[in-house]
Amino acid sequence: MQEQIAHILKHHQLRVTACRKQVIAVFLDKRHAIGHSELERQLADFDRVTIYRTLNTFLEKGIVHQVPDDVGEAKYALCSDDCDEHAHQDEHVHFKCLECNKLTCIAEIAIPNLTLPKGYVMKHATLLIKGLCEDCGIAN
Amino acid sequence: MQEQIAHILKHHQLRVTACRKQVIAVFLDKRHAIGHSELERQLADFDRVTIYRTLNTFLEKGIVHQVPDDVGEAKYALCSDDCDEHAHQDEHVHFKCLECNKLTCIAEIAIPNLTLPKGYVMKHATLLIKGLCEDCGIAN
DNA sequence: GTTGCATTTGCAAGTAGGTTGCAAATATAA
DNA sequence: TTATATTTGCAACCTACTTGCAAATGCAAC
Repeated sequence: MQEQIAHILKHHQLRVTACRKQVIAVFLDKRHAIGHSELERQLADFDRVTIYRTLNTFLEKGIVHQVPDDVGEAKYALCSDDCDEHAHQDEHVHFKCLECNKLTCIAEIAIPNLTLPKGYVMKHATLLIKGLCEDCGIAN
Repeated sequence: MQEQIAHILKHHQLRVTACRKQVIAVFLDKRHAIGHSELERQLADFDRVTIYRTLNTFLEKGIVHQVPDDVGEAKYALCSDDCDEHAHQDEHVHFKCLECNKLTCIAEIAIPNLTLPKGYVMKHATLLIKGLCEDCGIAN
């Protein structure tokens, strides 16, 4: 586990520090998208600013990608192995559960092709679906 | 024009006030989605807080709907006539131009049907496309 | 038109998310 | 082990947004 984490950091030309290791550990542990506030709760020993900078660094280097959400806070999820600072593979669907509020990536579903009105050029698309997740849907 | 604006307000059981009239006028004038900062610039006579409250009231009453954006600020656009506080008709595609940064609703395109993994229930979906708009696409 | 009352507004203050500058601490390469 | 470039913590700041309260205003009933 610690080996895996150190490898991720080195692979992206980053120094292996305590804060970075613990942030990655949280991402590996939880499987949903995570925002700054959740990290701050888990990682009480580190300064707010350090966590913000860690997230920005990871975003730049392609360790995490940003997940669209409609609350104020930015959310992030681990990228797949083949992402780096040059190319992201995050054109998949994101799902937010209205019951437990967890945001997850659904890698299985690609964003469908769309024909835009004349004159429009599409570069990128994000699709956020809201509803009930696996766990909460069964209960209802 | 002033008649039309007063009608919109009365139709939603709202008092006709100077601030509300001017906010609606801005929405009718610009055709893209608008955030608080743009309104504050146009409507220098009103307090920031009043503009925030006006936007929230309009959202509740179904005069505007929220448009997904990835910057910090919330953006809003006028609803179609048949929206009210009970039912919104905003399941259309939203487009953000990477050149001029304008956010617009593309009513012509509906969000395509998607099959979610087993156990997931879809209630609502928002699709944000980024690229070049009509005006900026031609130039490039 | 005047009055009465509920609604709306402006102001002051507060909260949350996020950034910047700088000096001290630390990871890594030599 | 040392030199240095990177990272961290702290203080301070910024923007987006909210809340409480008293003063102002819209509107309906007279």
